[in-house]
Amino acid sequence: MTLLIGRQGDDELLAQLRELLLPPSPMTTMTPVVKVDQSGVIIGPPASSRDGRRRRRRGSKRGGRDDDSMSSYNGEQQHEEPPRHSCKTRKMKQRQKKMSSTSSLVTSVPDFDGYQWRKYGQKQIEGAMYARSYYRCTRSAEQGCPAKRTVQRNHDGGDGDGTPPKYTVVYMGEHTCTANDSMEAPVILETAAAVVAPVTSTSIKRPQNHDGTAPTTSAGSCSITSTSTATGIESPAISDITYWSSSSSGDYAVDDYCRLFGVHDSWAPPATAAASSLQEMEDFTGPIRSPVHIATADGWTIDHFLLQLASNDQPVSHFSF
DNA sequence: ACAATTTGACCCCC
DNA sequence: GGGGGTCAAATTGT
Repeated sequence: MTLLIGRQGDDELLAQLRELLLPPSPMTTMTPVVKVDQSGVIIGPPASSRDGRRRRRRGSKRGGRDDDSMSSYNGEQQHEEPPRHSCKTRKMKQRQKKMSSTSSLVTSVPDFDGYQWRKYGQKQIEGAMYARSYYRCTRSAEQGCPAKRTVQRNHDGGDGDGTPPKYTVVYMGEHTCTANDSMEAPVILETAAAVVAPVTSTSIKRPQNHDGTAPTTSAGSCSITSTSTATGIESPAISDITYWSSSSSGDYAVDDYCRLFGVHDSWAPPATAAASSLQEMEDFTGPIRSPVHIATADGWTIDHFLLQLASNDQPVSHFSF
């Protein structure tokens, strides 16, 4: 597919770009993602699912904590704990159900999906080089949103070879949380936190490899900074753009976006929080705080960026997918 | 103090 | 029995 960017109307251009680059919503409004996951299983569009496992640890050294926020993540969980013997078959069905309602994508910036996630587990997967992280919607506790996702870094990329690391993100379940809580902002995440708080060099925590070599961070490599632009306006980093596969032909990753836009690894110094989280995202062994939509202070949006691309003599003139 | 993450144990399914 | 997913106390961060 090739999209030629001419000097058409901005609206039309933006519409095209949005359609190509900004899938509406990962879980609620996006078109179903059909993809083959790592195990070769065709993953269908997201459907309602619910992981209904509810049980008290048995023989754990830790005691139960019924008032814990996590314990009510499911909405149903506030109810009584069913006896183990009575819930077993139900759990089985629920697990099976869960597995049939997933969607996945490959991205370099797994954080960028427009939702807030809370990490509830991490596990080293057999045969996988990196641990898999488990997240659930932060609204799961308050609104019983069943949406979950797992993020796992792929083997290839990001190993110092200059390519950003890629992550396989698998979404399970649909978001039932209210839109204004999690999706009010556009899909584009403007980590441009940099804009929110101009960062001095002393506070920059640029993501870098543990060995201190050239950083190949997920977001850093895809930052769009003031590379630009004839206007002299410092555009914020659009560091988190997730491209959802919308066809069976393959996956579109963020670095594709960056490449297409002629974006280089010009890390825009983000605010410390964003930077640190991105850094920690590197290997998924540290805290991962989904940045979610951070509105830029100057109101910069992807629209502005795209408009600039269109209005200025940007090197990029077409997309090829 | 509160919230989020870490991490090892637990549970279920294959 | 082992792998994957989840729980929840402990830990860490704000």
